[in-house]
Amino acid sequence: MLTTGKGSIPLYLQIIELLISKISKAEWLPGDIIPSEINLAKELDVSQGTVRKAITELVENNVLTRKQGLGTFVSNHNIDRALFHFFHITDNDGHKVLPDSQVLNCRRKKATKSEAHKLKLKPGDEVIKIDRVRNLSSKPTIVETIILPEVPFTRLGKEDGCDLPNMLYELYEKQFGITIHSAEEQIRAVRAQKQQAKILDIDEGSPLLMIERVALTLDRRPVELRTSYCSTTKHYYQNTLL
Amino acid sequence: MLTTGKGSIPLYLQIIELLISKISKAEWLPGDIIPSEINLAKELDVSQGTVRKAITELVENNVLTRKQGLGTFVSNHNIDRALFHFFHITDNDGHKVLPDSQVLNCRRKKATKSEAHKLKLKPGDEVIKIDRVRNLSSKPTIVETIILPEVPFTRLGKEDGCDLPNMLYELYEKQFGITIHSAEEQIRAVRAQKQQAKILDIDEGSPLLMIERVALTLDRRPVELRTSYCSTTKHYYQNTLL
DNA sequence: AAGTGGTCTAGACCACGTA
DNA sequence: ACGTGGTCTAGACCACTTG
Repeated sequence: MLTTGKGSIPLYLQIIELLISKISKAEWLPGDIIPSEINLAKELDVSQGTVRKAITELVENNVLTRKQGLGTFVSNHNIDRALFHFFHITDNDGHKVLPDSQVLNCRRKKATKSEAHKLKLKPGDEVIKIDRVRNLSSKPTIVETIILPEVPFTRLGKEDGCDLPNMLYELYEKQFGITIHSAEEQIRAVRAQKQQAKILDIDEGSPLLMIERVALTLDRRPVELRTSYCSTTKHYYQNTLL
Repeated sequence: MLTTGKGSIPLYLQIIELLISKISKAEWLPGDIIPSEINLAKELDVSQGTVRKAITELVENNVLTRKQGLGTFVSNHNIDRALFHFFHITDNDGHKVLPDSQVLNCRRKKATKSEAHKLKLKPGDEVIKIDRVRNLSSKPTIVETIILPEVPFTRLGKEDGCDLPNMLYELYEKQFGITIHSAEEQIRAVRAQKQQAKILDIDEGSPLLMIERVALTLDRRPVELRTSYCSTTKHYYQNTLL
């Protein structure tokens, strides 16, 4: 299973790959407990310290979660985490406010060149396009467009129509076994278009924060494209640089 | 020096505090090599593994830097790091471009209430205010205002007038022994004011990205306030969420 | 009491950079 | 050749959670 000897890849790195593959292949699901450090060590014929080092690194990457006295678990990317890691808008006092969402539109279309490129699809491949508006403190504040590849999201928005939940990443995980693990955002200031202005109840041409996000899985495959237009009079985008 | 026994703070955490204090007190300076893991272990009467664990955590926080075969060093927050950690503007292709800067103004004034609050000063305390414009790819793209507390920056902008270098964080470290370690940013979209528009050669009222930053030292004291207005037609703010 | 993660040790050997 | 950090081991004991 693991290779040792001079010049070979360190054991703990091999173990990391092994654990990641178990999760990527859905052999272990989010929320599942994984074997104890001691048992993994026996199984892989390494010392506990080596297994521990591998697990530590995955815990730091939010892939696994340790609970003392209980065990180690595949991370559940629940509401708290989604809000903490993937929602950076706060009110002017710096407080995070839970958004609610209202779907305006949900339909199939062919990917544009740019969309195909960003999602690593072939141009012309089918995608799902969702338009929605999000309220913060009961005021419409964000309008956004979400692009998903038809595969593997085929089932989405068919039986249940446009009745989508607020926290989509939870849906991706529970319904499609896709865990969003990281994302890249590009942020610009732009003028509100007529329709956006109408929805957000602001003047046409008002400045809006445009956030283009590509969301990635654990194995760095892009699976969601999201463009958000956010009014920043009563809110701002909060970023911490460490 | 270190306390052991039941219920006491873990050794490696005590060692982390010890190392941080050596750096905060300027006993070890940026760029300095620190004693080897083995020597530190002997000195503190713990095992190498425990020292190693402490150092590992500081390396992850960018406080120390390890070089195999050489030793462990207090991190130098040089141009590369400043650019990597604290400069998030890229051109539309996603490439980081080195900005150059031109100081417009540099003077003393009393802190506003908000400035005093953010810098943890008393209202009315003296601050230094620097206005400058930054060029990206030879085009004026960012206008920004920097607010620094008089203490300990008293010397700044006196002998050398307004002849300030491009990378201020390097100056803070070398001239004032202040290492910027982390920062909080608040980002909004706003309309360009008349004067900003003139400097950036855009229309008044054009959307600009406003970035308000509070920069913190290793011990989390706020030491710089920076408000940047950035034109985002040819550039964007890049953020990675892990 | 049993099982889990969390800390710590003492020592081995490898990989790397300098001299 | 030497000293550094990097990996790995085998085992001890502590802290926490559950039965």
